[in-house]
Amino acid sequence: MNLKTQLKQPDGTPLKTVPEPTLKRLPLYHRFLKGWQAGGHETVSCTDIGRDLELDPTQVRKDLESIGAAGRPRIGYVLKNLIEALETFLGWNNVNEAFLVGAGSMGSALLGYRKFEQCGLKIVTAFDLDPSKIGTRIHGKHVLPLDKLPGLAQRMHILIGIITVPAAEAQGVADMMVEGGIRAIWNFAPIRLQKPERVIVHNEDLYCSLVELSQKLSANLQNTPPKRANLSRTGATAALAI
Amino acid sequence: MNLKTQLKQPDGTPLKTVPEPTLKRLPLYHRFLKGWQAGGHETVSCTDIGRDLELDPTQVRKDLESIGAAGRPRIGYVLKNLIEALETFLGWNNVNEAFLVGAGSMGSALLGYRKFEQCGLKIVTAFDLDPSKIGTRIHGKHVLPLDKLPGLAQRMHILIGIITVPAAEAQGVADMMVEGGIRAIWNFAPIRLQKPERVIVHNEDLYCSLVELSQKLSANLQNTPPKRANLSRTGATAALAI
DNA sequence: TAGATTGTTAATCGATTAACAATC
DNA sequence: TAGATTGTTAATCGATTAACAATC
Repeated sequence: MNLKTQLKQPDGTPLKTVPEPTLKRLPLYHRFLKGWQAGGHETVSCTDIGRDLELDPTQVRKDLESIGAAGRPRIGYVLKNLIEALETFLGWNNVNEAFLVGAGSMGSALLGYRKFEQCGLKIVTAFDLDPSKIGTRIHGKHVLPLDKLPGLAQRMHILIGIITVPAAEAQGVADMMVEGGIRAIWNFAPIRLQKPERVIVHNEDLYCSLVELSQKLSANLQNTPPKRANLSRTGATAALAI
Repeated sequence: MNLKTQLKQPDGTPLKTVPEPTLKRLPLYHRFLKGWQAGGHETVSCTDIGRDLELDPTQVRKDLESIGAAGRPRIGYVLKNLIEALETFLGWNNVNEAFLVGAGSMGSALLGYRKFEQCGLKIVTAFDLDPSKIGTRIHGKHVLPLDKLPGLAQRMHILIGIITVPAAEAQGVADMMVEGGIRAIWNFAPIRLQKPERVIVHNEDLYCSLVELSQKLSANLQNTPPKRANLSRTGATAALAI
């Protein structure tokens, strides 16, 4: 009933507190809805969403309710409004500027992700220690010497830092980010960073992710073993012959 | 009591079914333990682990119990054994070979992650469509034309495929992987892949991850606003002056 | 012995799922 | 009207946390 008002703080700012599992599903909803929209639809039901994403429709409904979206029985949700509600909730309307440190392959990859800007993240500059990289541009972004970071971050009020350096250097970089007033670190280095309480770290740990993959694979192989019979015998000696 | 036997299947194969949250913590334990070992310790307690990782010691104990590790009251766990138990459970002793498709920046980054091999993943070959890339080597790995993938995957019994191509091309690549008998796909493209049931997909979706980061940041900013007073005024005009 | 830590069971907490009335 | 879908409350499920005996 007065749920929508509960979602606002006294000053009208949306109070963004959804359960973490819900939060992780919201971008998936957004992506599906964009495709659904491209398909010419004007409304969408939780059943539609759940069918595609293999989720319980009730769960979808709860998630949508939690961001304050309202639908109509029998009809569903107005697609345009729902997409907008999602984008508003996710903060994709106002863009945060970010600094990236580590202009290697991973750094370059992230600098090239154009759609980050549609998701509220604009990487404005890269930093590195390697003199051969400093002064160049990657995907149009300048590569500056690392020691400029703290000063520039302060002056430009940068809140987000992205770390794509090797593990050994990550802590030093994090310290410089903290010094520059950065409040959130997206850490691609496989290491736990020390940091003051006011700074949050979001680890993108591919090694942990790999563990999940491997585990899913073994579980899957146990359930449905490979059609080995013919293959594993006839092809055995070819295994190393690239 | 007979917990350890419950962890085995009739044929002695370990039955790897731990809760997903537990699974995600295991690699963190491993990393901490390696550091703890480097510090000269020979045993470790759940208290030690929990202190460092900011986890409830009871939770750590349950997690370790779930992989069949046993400790001794007052002493803790023998570090060497515990690390080995983790590595065994995570399957890091036997390596899976993988094919990677998409020799761009992200692909190059992954090809350069040497430690994957210590985590049971060996990327043996890369594939691409770009003639200028085909025939080259990246981090020592050959880049082959994409159309060779299905045949080679079959002959080499490759089970894991990694997709680092743009979203538009990802489905086509996935289809070729499936054709080659690949059973697990690590998908870095921001798109949901269609696939037969016997194949598992593990999505590495940086856009979803970015949402988590942004949300943590806003929550954090609401709790502890920036020390703006002096900075945001004196430095305001410098914001765009790189 | 005293105290820290394991092993294990019970209580709590939170998310998912089920149920069902309201409504278009 | 009938039937699909929303909105909402209750039941279930599973993970985390608390409690405590066993033990070194």
